Amino acid sequence: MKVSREQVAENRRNILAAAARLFRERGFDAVTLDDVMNEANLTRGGFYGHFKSKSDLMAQACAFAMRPTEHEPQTLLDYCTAYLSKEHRDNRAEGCPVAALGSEAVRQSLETRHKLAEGTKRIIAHLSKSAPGRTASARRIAALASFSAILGGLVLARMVDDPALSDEVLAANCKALTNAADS
Amino acid sequence: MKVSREQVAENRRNILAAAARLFRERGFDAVTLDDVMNEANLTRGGFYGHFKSKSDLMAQACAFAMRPTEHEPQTLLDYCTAYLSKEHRDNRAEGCPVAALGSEAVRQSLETRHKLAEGTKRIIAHLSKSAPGRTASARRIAALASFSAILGGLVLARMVDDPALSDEVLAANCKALTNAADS
DNA sequence: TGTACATCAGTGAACGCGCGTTCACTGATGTAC
DNA sequence: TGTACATCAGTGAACGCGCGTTCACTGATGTAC
Repeated sequence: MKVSREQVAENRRNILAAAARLFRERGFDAVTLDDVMNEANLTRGGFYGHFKSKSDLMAQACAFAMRPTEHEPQTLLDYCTAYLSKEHRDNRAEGCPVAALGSEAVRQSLETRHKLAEGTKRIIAHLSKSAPGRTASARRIAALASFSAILGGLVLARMVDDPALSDEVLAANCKALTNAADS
Repeated sequence: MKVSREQVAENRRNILAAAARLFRERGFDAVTLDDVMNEANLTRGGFYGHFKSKSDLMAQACAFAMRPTEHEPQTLLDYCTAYLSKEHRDNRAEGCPVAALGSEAVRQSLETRHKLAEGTKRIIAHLSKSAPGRTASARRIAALASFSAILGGLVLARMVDDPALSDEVLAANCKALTNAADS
């Protein structure tokens, strides 16, 4: 049955939100369109009214997941501390898409990679403002290096099967950050 | 037809080597057993004589890919420089499995994660020897943080669709490393 | 050392399941008068 | 404002393909004598 224009827009948002959560939690390949549509309280057939293909959904969902949030930490140090928290490590579904999907995204469509890259550029530009350094160039380098460091730290902390090592990885990265800030 | 014991061992090694290459290049899900067996010059049916399942192969292939190589750089700085090179970025198939498969490995079997974690522990222990710091604990923290940093840098450099940004990410991480070494 | 035969690694066809995608149909929406 | 009807978002069954896994068979290996 036809639905109102508002309902159409809300359905589309629900599909995107469900896809953004599920992709981050289970990875692109392991999530089926059925999974996404069920989570959005719709049925399979309706999908193609909203998106061209699953690959199209991946790109759109990445853009959705990368959109700025209201409570985004303002300073580089706050951002890194929150990024390296156990809460973030244990909540892939709502965390950074680059950490959740980074090594898979490499093999996805250019659109998907582009959406993730755009979001990353925005974050880097934002973090550059509060990064240490006398010149803009030095601050940008610091922001790029810091983002790389916390990204790798989070990926590693999630990957290892040993909880003690996982905690140690987070702690070591936090320590290195504050050391760098002091010097 | 039956083959000699030596041939059996060589076939197994060939399957592992093919899988280790293909998984890193295309990801776990996108590689089929047909792909692997063809690359090893065997046919599909023979697979189950060597491995219990595809999931078993993933774990074994990760262990294979993580085994120490002959030309492994000795010092932390050499290791990081090689890790952040464009050659490494552009050669996923023979590069670090953690960078190639890190965010996917999170969702794979405990065996797979364990093999990757074991290899990572070995590398961390190795890098700790040449890491800066007066105490063993400080050196270990430095090694963990450095490995996280180059891992994240490589994942990011591979992910972004903009070649200039990709190069910039590698360069920024190299710069940050040498800065840290100087201080 | 030579021969007979049991073993078993590898073959390739077949199976069954799941997933992306398509499509005829339904019925509420929203427009034209 | 009220009514008739064309539109079209969503439904759910169906399709087809690909993949992991199984299995009866083959023929070279390697052991027993």
